[in-house]
Amino acid sequence: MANEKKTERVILGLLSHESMTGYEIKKRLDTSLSFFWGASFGSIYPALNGLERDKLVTKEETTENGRDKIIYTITDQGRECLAKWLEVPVVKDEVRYETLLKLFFGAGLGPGGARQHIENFEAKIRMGLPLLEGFVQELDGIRELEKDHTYYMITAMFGVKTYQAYLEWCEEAKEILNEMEEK
Amino acid sequence: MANEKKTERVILGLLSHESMTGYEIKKRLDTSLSFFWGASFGSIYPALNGLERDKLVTKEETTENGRDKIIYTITDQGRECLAKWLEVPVVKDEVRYETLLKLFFGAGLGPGGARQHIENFEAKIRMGLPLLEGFVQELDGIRELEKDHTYYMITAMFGVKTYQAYLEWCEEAKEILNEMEEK
DNA sequence: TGGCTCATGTAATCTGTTACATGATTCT
DNA sequence: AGAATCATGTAACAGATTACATGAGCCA
Repeated sequence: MANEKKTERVILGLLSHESMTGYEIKKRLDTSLSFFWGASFGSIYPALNGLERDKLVTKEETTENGRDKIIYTITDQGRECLAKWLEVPVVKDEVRYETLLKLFFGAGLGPGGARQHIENFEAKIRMGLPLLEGFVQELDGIRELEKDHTYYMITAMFGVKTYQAYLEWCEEAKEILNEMEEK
Repeated sequence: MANEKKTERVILGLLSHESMTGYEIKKRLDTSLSFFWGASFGSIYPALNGLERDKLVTKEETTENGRDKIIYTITDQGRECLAKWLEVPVVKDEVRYETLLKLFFGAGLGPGGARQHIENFEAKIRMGLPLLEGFVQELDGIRELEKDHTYYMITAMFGVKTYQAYLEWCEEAKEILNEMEEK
């Protein structure tokens, strides 16, 4: 039951789009997927070994521009395995907003401290939003070409929607804290 | 650096509001905090022991209605420790939306399968939203009485905002999938 | 009587991060 | 020359879940 191996699934999913090295997988996770998933090198490389052991991917060692690379490619068995997993209904999406936690206990901080956490959060979201908006625009333009793009776009849209909601909440929350201080 | 012990912090925070048993802490996490944090019994009870060992909480064994309970109370040292942690800026909020993951690889599912994941997600959100709206209303009514309530309300507002955004996204996403199928 | 909720806890296991180690290439 | 990036990997450790174990009271 505890045999989900989600990192392996994500990697398998990414490799179903195109063959990649572990390093490239990490980059992908840190950019396109960063707003809803993440993984460290310390989990990616062992996961790739596990996938190869189970014959879900194959590895090919090459050298490009004098750099050693290991390019992983999904196998038919890997595609089957991925397809099966994709069909399994999601049990739960996990979120852990430390910011909300600190705000929930905000009485221990006072309005000033609480506002700092909100502004800190807001700054990160403001940074990420243009990127997500860029993805959506870009993908919307090319989605006639490949159906994959439509699915990427839908997820990016999720990011935009939620980030916008976050920002609206930041304004409202700060407003409430201001009113609180004035009294 | 890896010494964050977040579960202990959450518990400490909850106990800063009022003394509780481990079981009650779990219930609190499963209701008021469930949309941004979670923890299992298997992490709560050991965390309580750790907090007691470090003298951040005290335990009191009692019997209520013939039921044995262990009520935990935060100490002054515990409050100090919590206050220090509250001031530390949040590094990152973590999210792991398995739903988005499966949608991202949605080409392997087709529009029908993708729609199922969205509807599954939507159903959960629709269930949770009225609860959150209830919290906000309730807290808004009593927030003059205790300043704590304002902070709870702000977090509940976050839940409402994001859940509403989720639902809007669900509609848009389904619309796009419909268009895709018609072609 | 049987099933649910209350109540606490442990052990096995899994999964992941952090920090370290190594070394080449590319940019400034 | 030095810093940053490309590229792969491991070991120690942290943190958490799941499943199990136990037992009492409450409700139908």
